[in-house]
Order: sequence, then C-alpha cells, then structure tokens
Amino acid sequence: MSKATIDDVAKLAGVSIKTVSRVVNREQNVRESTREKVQQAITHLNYRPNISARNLASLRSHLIGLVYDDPSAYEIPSAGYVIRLQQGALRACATADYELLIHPCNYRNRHVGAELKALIEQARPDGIVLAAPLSNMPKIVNAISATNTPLVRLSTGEKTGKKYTVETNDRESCAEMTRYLASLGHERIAFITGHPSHKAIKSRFLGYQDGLRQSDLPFSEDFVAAGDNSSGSGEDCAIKLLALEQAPTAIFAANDDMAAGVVRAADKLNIDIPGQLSVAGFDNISLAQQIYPSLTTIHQPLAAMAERASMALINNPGNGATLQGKDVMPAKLVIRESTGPAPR
Amino acid sequence: MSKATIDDVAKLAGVSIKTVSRVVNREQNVRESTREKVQQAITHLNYRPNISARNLASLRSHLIGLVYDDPSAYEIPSAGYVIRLQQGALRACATADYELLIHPCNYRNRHVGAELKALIEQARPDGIVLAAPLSNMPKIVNAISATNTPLVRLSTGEKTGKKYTVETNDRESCAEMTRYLASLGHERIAFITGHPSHKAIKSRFLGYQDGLRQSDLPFSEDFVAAGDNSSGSGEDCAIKLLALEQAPTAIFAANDDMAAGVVRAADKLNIDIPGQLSVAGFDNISLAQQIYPSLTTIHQPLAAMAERASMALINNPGNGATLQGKDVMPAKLVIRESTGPAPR
DNA sequence: GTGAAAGCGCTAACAC
DNA sequence: GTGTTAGCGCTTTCAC
Repeated sequence: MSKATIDDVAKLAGVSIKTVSRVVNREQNVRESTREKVQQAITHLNYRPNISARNLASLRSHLIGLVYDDPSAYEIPSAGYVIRLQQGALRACATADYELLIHPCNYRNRHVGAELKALIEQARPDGIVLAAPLSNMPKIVNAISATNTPLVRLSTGEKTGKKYTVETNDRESCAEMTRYLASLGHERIAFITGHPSHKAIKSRFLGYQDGLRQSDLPFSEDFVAAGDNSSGSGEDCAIKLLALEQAPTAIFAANDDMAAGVVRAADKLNIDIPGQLSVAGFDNISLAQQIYPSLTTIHQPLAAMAERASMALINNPGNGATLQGKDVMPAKLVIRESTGPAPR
Repeated sequence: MSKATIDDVAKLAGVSIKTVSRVVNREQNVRESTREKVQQAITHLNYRPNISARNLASLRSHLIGLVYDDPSAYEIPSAGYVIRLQQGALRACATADYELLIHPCNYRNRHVGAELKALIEQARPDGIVLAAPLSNMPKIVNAISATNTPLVRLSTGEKTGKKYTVETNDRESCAEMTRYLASLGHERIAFITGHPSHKAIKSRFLGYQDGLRQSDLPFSEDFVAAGDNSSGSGEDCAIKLLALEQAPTAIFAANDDMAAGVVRAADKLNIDIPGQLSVAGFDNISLAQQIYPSLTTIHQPLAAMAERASMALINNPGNGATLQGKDVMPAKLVIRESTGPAPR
C-alpha cells in the first residue's frame, strides 16, 4: 500500500508541499532544477496523490459519469453498444487521470430523475456523458441539467437542445446506403422501419427517402414495412415485402436485428442473397459479421463519440456553461456479402 | 448543485455534526426522536454526504474495482461476458452506496502489473474483483496482492490459490452436458477443445471425459478436435469429425462460437440438426439463441458471481486477510433446439 | 519562484 | 446519548 504523502515528498526534496503540488499539477513557476528534485523524490517514494484529498480540496472529483439505458431491460443484444461507449470514454479518461463511473439506468422507471440526481450529488462527477436514447428524453436531460453538472449528449443527429452534443449523421449515412444500393442497379429498394419511439429510427427512414430522391427513384409506401426492432419482426416484414407482385430486389432494415430476420426469411423462401436479394442493416452489431451471408451495414463511431464527449468534459474549465454547439462524427458504410448487383 | 454540508444539517436540527454523522451512517446510540429530527433536516436540505470528504476521513473509498480482460483486444464477442460481470457488480454496489470502477486491462501488455498498481494507488478502491482469465494469472494476482488491497477472484473451478474465490463448476457442468447427450441415446459424442492457454477450456474437456465415464461410454482421441475458440475453427473441426467413417452423432464444443461453427458446417454439408446431429456449446452468448437452430449450451452465473464477490468485499471489515476459502455457484444447462435424440 | 496557513467536509477518538 | 477536538492529504489564497 502506498503510504507516501505530499509531506514525505516535500521533506525528501527539501521543499514545501506547495512546490510539490505545483510539480504534480504541472503548474508554471517552478525552477527546472527544483522540478527535477521533486520528481526524483516522487519516483523514489512511489508517491501518488490521494484522490479523495485532492477532490475534497479542489472541488473536482476527477470522475466522469457515463449514463446509458439499462441493457438488462432489453436483454444482452445491446451489449456491444454499451461496450463501445465505455471503450471510448475509458480512452479519454486514461489520458487524463480520470476514472470512469458507469451508470446504466432504466428510463421506464418513474424515479430515474431522482436516481440520477442522487448519483450526481453523491459521486459528484465532473461531467456526465449521456448516451442515446436517453439523450433525447427531456425528463432525463432536465434532471441532470438541474444539478448544474456539465453534460454532453450523444445523439443521432436529429434536432437537439442547446446543450453541447456529439452527433453522428444517421440520416445522411442512410441516404448514402440507399444511393449505394441504387448504384448497384436496384430500382425497387424496400425499407423496414423500427419502433417509432426512438428518434434515431425515424431519421434513418428519412435518410432512406433522401437517398431514393437523390437517386431519382420513386418512393412508394408499398415498399415500407413496419417492424419493431426485433429480428422476428424483420422476418415478418420481409415475408410480406417479398410476396408483392413486384417484389423489391433490395431490403434496407433500420437495424441489424431486423436485417438478420430478413436473411432468415430469405433462407426459408429459398431466395439467394445477394444473388436475388440484397440486404442491408444498421448498427454493425457483432451478429452482422457472424451470420451467413455477412451483413452490409452502417457503423456508428460510438467509441469515438464517447471519447470526444469525455474529452470535452475533462477539458471543460468550469461549470459547463461554455459547452455549446455540436460536433458531428460521420457513420461509415460497411460493405459485406449481403449486398450485390441487382438481378436482371 | 447540492451545497448543504453536515454543518448545515446539524445547525438546522439543533444537534452536533457528530450526531448527524451517526444518523447518516446508521450507527447505534441515537435517540429515536433525535434521529427523526436529523432525518427531517436532511430531507429538507436535500443533504448528501460528500464522498471525497468521507473517503478522506474514513480511509475508505466506497469504490469497488472490477478488473477484466480488455475485450477490445478480442473484438466485441466477449461484450456479453463483460456486461454480465458489470451487472452483478453494479447490483451489489447499488445496495450498499458503493460505486463501481471498471478497469479493462490487457494481460499481454508487459506493464499490466504497474498499471494495476497505479489504479489501486490512485483510486484506492476498497476491493478488487478480478475476472477470469486474469484471475488465473500469477503476474496479475501478485501485483494486486502486493498492494494489500482485498481481492476476490472469479474462477472457473480449477484449483486456485489461497485467496478467496467465487467459482463456478465448469468441469461438473460439462460432465452433466455429456451425460445429457448420452441420455438422449448418443454413443459417439465428440468434443472440440479450445485454445489451451485458458484453464477454463481444459476443465471443460476434463468434464467431457468425466461425463463419458459416468455414462459408460468409451473415450476416443478420434472424437477430439482442437479448435482455437473461433467459430471458424469450430467449422473446420466439425468438417473433420463428420468425415470420419464412424461419424459422431453429437458434437460438444468448448464454447458457443465454435458450436456456431459446427452448425454452419452442418448446414453446408446438408446435415440436419438435431435430426442427424446434436450440437452443444458453452457460455450462452447471445448468438446462441439467435442462430437457427438455437444452441443448447451452458450458462455460467457470471452476474451472480460478480455480485457475490462484490458483496464479500463490501462487507469485508478490514484488509482482506479474512477473505478466504471459496464459494461455488453452479452453472446451468440451457436446453434449446440443437440437441435431440440420437438418430437410429 | 517559493512557502505558510487556512480550509475542503467528513470520521474517529475521547470526553461528558 | 451526545458533543468536542483533531486530523485525513490535498489545494488555495496570499505573503514574501
């Protein structure tokens, strides 16, 4: 157990504790020779500042709170989402001597607001990174804002409040995917929407329509099926779409789970992918590369977003009032086996 | 922002700060009427103890550190593993006003030891929960032990050191799975081993052999194929095993990824599961219920293990010297579609 | 450039 | 049962 305190270091180096503090915190106004002396003492004693003492005195906690929807409510599929968020936030923390506090929470719970307030008042993180879909819920955003804790929202690019936001461009990337399908010669491209409560899903649908327009392809309600984000619903929607007289040659699903359902449906109907049907998803969940054929999809830069958000918080001088505007980090098309040229 | 301090509460309640402290910490020796008065003041001022101050004074951090192998090295598949560990640890923390610090680390890195020491000396968690496979690596265990921080290891049931351990019974549960397959009439049950560096994998193989013995079935090297934990290797192994003149009617893989590979191989070879071949895996990853046919597998109680380990740490009075022995939490067979009666 | 002293908000002896 | 008094180890004025 490290027992060296700042006093021990000061004594060994023959300086005052304030000077040690200056060295530790990389402040100005320390003569180089003094700095070295202190550094040596620090190394020699294997001194590490006590976080609690530092926090108490500085009124900062050196903690970032990462708040996201409780995946245990959903079941494990969203694990990849959470892990990637954590990875990004951890990266930021590692470079800045911060620690990461994770706080899954269930927005369906009546008392989330109180729960988050309690978290903040107890652990006093220097900032909160709030992931989607929570970042779009006024109830949650307001609860955090009320505590005056700097907040960064991770969003999917639809219109947001005045808080600083790190966004990705769901809509634009879906347009791009649609254009990509069109460029493969597909003229009948269907879309499977998801549960409408998630804003992200809506903007994906809008992106699909944008893409059609940009490719001079007509939009038809017949080519839109409503799923509920589950792979079962994707399967049902696919069966319906493929039963049309003029069946689509490409199906773009608003998430990978539903796209996987489409693949399963095609399998049952003996439709070859990508020979007779191209399939695209969204999210790039790990399943996407595990199924056969592997899924063309869209990859959101979740880790990078969380990292940037955390960094903004860490570098943020004061109370967060200065954090404004937004940063957009583009999503990326991942082309795999499930898409190919349109059948003739 | 909560600004009320213990002094404010004391003043409002007309008592000393020590009395407030007693109430907050649920200590004895406070008259009921006093307690109520204090409670009211607390509620009224919305008072929350300042964690840093409390930690500084009490020499406890009210933090539990969860240390596990860095999944970003592996890629996302182990996300479910991490998430379940976190869930369990978070449950324990929630009931006891603790917070959870997560610390993925890469054991292939030369400096892991130093990295963990730094973590411990900085954040000073009151205890560390160390997940497998790190929990079986002397380098890592020793680095943590050297800091005198209470440590609980999560293990898969092979022989362990003297530290308190929360275990699951990999070997016994694999024997059980093998007996289950035998009870379905299978007489030629093959096994696909994984990367031998993981102890857990070895004990699974031993369990398989136990199960054969207990079912009066002969063990044959011909029915053992060596994979490397990846689904691709599972596929290769399956192709080899199924090419045998006396091909197995059941294949038990040491993890779900490889079992999924077996399913894929059978698909290509046009072998019906479970009609002609039964397949079992281990881990119960989410993929196991997503593929068709869904996979019979073994579910480790990871969340429960992490929860118990965290609770032990939280309730542990002092320096961890008292934490000894082990707790065993049994794994569970999950019977799904991929296993059935042996073909006649 | 450097240091002395006064807290940060709490817990832990030890009175009373 | 309750209060008093010291610290815990650091940062922050503000002197020098």
